[in-house]
Amino acid sequence: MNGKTDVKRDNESRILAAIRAIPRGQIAGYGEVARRAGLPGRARLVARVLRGNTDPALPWHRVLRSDGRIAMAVDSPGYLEQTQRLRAEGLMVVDGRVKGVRASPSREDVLDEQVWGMPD
DNA sequence: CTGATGACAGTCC
DNA sequence: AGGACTGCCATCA
Repeated sequence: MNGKTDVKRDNESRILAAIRAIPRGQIAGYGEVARRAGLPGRARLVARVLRGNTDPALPWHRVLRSDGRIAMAVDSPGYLEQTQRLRAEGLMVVDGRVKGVRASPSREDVLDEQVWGMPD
């Protein structure tokens, strides 16, 4: 029977779980979430799940791009909402970019600390 | 089946 | 700092 469907649902579950595991006031990159979900390199899967997500309790706003910028289009409705939600959690958001997160791939140390606090 | 798309990421220049 | 290119893979036309 369809083992594929089960796998897909399982992947989604893990991704959702990883997102829910992001502490309030903290953020994570798509790749980071994917890795935490046991799906390294599947950042796009995370994006796919978020796009199809219906759970209002899901802290989707804590998921940003690897460069610390909001993933959605600037003219998109979700862009503004994500900005406001992040600010509501005490984060500084300037021009669609969260202050305190690496803006360039030259220093990856910051993100790890900002996100989960510490590796496994 | 092929090709394009996408709430992405990493590397190279 | 920013653009071009590649990798990944589910979904759609």
